[in-house]
Amino acid sequence: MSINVPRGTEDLLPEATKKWQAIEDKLNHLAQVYNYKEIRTPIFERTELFQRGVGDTTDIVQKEMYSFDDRGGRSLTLRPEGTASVARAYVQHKMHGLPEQPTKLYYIGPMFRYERPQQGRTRQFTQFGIEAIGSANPAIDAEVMAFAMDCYQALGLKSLKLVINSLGDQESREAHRNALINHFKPFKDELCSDCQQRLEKNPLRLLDCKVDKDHEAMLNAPSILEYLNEESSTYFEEVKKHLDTMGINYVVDETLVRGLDYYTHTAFEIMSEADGFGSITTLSGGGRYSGLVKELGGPDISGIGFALSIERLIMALDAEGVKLERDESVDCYVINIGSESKYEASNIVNQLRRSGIKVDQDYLDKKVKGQFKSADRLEATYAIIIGEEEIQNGVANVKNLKSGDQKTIEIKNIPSEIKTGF
RNA sequence: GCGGUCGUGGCGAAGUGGUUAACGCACCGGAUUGUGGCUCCGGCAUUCGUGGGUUCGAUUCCCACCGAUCGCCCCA
Repeated sequence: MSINVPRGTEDLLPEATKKWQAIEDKLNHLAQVYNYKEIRTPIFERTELFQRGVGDTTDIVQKEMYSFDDRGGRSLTLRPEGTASVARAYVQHKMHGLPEQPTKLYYIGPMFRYERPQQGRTRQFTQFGIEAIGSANPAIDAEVMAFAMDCYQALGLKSLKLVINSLGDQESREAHRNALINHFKPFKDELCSDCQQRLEKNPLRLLDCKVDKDHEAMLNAPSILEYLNEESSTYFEEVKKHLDTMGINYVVDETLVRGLDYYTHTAFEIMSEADGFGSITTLSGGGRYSGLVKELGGPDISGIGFALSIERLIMALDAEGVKLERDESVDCYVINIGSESKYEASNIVNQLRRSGIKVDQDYLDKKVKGQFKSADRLEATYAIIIGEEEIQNGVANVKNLKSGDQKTIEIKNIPSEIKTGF
């Protein structure tokens, strides 16, 4: 019996990694354009970090954490998302003391959630995310959303929808929370079991429910937007004004609440509207968080960020038929004829590589025909053919496989001739 | 955690209660001793996810398990 990958994980073979590398190049480039610096945190953390940072009432903490005890008896958890870790690092290294604020960071790497795998959802997946910590200015909320949209648009995606909402500040949230409880209490027995629990623990998430979404109580539930105090309302208006001025299209959806406990004010999601997307349409999500940094022992400072799934980004690219090609072809293929020529062939290969030319040769003792087939398969521009006779004269035959032209060239001149081209 | 579908060579994909498991692609060899992409010829699964059961006999029927996949919940 051979061993396969664990459930919910996958190998990315070269055919896939060339696509990933192209995406990562683009995202890294965008981060530079937006002036965000990379941060790398461990892929596992103390379990407590996520319990406190993500929130005890969330599905992530309640049923999706990949936790284990190490040999010292400490409970550790493979990170289910990036924000808590970044906030932890921000506090640990006192980054609020750095001269340039806000602190603008980005990360890319694997995340883990113990779930039943399906289309667009695996137990190990990859997020690219950013966090701007240390400023509560509507302009940076807009920047983060612009960045998020750019990640897709820069790769050529078009069928996108930016959905935004405001969850308000602490005071607004509290007022809304009470309104929700009063509104739903009379219908408690008619709601699904999850919702009955949400009513007790986190009534905001009732609005997220898909089971009861058509229930009359759900349809006329109090909107958070009606409970925003003046400051929260103004903030939201400012954010929208920035987006409008920047020409970024969005729709306001007052039922958008997001799954994590730490969000305040701005919340947003980007969805794909492309066909062929199964039940998953959310490409990325983010929002502002105010209590998180303080909760983790830092100053009372707020931040905003978002995270996107590379896997879902690729689904969107496939759904829209966007092709990302990386040139994986080779410039030259060295063909040796006769047993003595293989030494000189290795030498030529090495010389070419040291001058930066992409080159390969045969390692299976193939005959000439087979070596030419390899050269074709690798899309080599030139075949360099070397046999006993050529070695005697210190030359090789260099053939342009596209045109069929062939020249005899002194071995030491091959790199420069190839670079010049013919 | 719950429900549906599925599991045959490297890949795609037929097929049947009985002894040679189609075909296509890819790959390898030859026609063509040192020059490719075309063509032709030939080769390529003691085996049909794993284990058990029914049977004279199972890849085919039954059960369990494992795995994949899609959906629900929720999310990235």
